[in-house]
Amino acid sequence: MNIIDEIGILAISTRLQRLSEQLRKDGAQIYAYNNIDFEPKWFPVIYTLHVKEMLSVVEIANEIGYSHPSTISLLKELEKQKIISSKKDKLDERKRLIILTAKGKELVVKMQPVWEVMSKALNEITNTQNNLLKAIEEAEENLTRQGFFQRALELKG
Amino acid sequence: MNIIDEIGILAISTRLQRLSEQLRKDGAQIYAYNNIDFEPKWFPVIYTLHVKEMLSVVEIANEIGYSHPSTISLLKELEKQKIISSKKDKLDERKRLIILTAKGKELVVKMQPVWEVMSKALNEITNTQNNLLKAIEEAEENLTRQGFFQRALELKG
DNA sequence: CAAAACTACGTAGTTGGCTACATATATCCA
DNA sequence: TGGATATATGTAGCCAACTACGTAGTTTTG
Repeated sequence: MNIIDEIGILAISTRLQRLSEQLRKDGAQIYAYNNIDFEPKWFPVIYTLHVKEMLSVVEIANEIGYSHPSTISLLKELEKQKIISSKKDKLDERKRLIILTAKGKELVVKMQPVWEVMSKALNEITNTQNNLLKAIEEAEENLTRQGFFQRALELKG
Repeated sequence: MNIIDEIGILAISTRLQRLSEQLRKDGAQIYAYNNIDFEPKWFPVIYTLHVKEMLSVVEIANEIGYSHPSTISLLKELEKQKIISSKKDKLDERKRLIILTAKGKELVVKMQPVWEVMSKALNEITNTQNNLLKAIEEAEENLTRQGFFQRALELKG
């Protein structure tokens, strides 16, 4: 039993990160094993474009919950892989509109069964007595109502 | 409502990381607000040393669940801050034994009330219908029994 | 309708974790 | 007991997120 497990709550940020990293790495392995040239971090962008078809850079960033510079670097990778393409918005010349290429759309089709298996496996792992996904959602909701910092302020009085 | 929230499980790694980052940042703000020169990432090391008094580098790494190089870089920072000090183990010259300095011990005392408030606030946030900390523990346990990759293999058949 | 404010995108540089590799010491076993 | 193996530490460099800042185009407003 290590200490971090004992003190729990104060190191929760550390533990969230550790778990995230573990799942990410295994996810990468699963794609590799299935001969799919795909990285877990691309999933949010690809899936978003699969559903919404065409979006600007900042719109994607908002959808996936990343900063826009992070999103730009993801998009660069995906463009290099020819999974997405982009063009300037004629109505608003500041915007760059992103869509999946034919290759990108094929990739989505190819990945569907893998995603299904991954979903099942992840559910096995996370759908326990305390459902991890729901716990995350509930925590996020609480944070939206009032942030960690604000709560600490009030508790201190 | 953004897409990542809808697809949930497949982006769980992303969401864990996002939540972790959010809590870490607010944590830093709380220390700053209380005029304590301390970073959230130092917590696991400091707390470990507070409890165990004297440990080697690798022992600390194991306790906090980090790789030893990451631990070394944390220790370097803490040594620079004069929060910890270290000496060679006379019985095993490979080892470097780490302890809290007087300043480090004072810091722990000073931080106790802040930690208490933080614990309470974190409990408000995470102790919902599905307790986040317990959900993490349960997921980690499941992963120990069988990894994500192995599960996906078996489900695929 | 021009100046101010705002929005979209991009680049540069930081951060906090990691793996891979190198070296020194300790332990084990033929 | 000395050569192979294992362990402890350290360095270098990678990676994927971030913030801060700059530029260009759009919208608002006095």
